[in-house]
Amino acid sequence: MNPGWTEDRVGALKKLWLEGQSASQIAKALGGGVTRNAVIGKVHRLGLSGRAAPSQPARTTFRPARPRAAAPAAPVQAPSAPRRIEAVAPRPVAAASQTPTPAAAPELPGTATVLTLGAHMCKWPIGDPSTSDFSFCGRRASEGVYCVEHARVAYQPQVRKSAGKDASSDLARSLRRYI
DNA sequence: CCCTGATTCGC
DNA sequence: GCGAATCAGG
Repeated sequence: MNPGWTEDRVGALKKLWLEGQSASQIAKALGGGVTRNAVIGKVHRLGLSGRAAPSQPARTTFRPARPRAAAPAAPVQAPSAPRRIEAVAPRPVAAASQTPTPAAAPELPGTATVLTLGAHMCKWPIGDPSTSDFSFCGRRASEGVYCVEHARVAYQPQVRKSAGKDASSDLARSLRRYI
């Protein structure tokens, strides 16, 4: 069947993992002889657990331990103490009063979230939409849904086609500024 | 319910 | 060392 973790397979595992493939995808790629759990287990044993952009930021809550199924012989006694360890969440105390008004449009870019983004606030995206720190510019929208600054970027009339030169560099550079 | 990675622990 | 079971979360 599967020859265990040969150097070949480990190499493929490393490569695919570092490429950003998910554990299940890697498991398939290795020929189905392994499960995604096996892949993950191996990944951890190899010491490469953290990747550039895991789909999930990983577990934040502390989990005590897992009793794992089936105590083979559980006699009648042992009432089992009601122990339950739990990390106490500090409870950040959300806002003294209710959320003020979204109308108070911040002038600092990137402070508006999807929840606080008002009708006339700049909807220029800040950051990676797949992460939790994603936000919007939020400044006063003047040109369409964007503020003046971002409107310039969003509504770039046309990239002048220059012969032979890299026409995208201008756009790329200007975009880079705002990402 | 699908998926993701993380962790524990019997083997 | 291995990986199933289980977990927490998107």
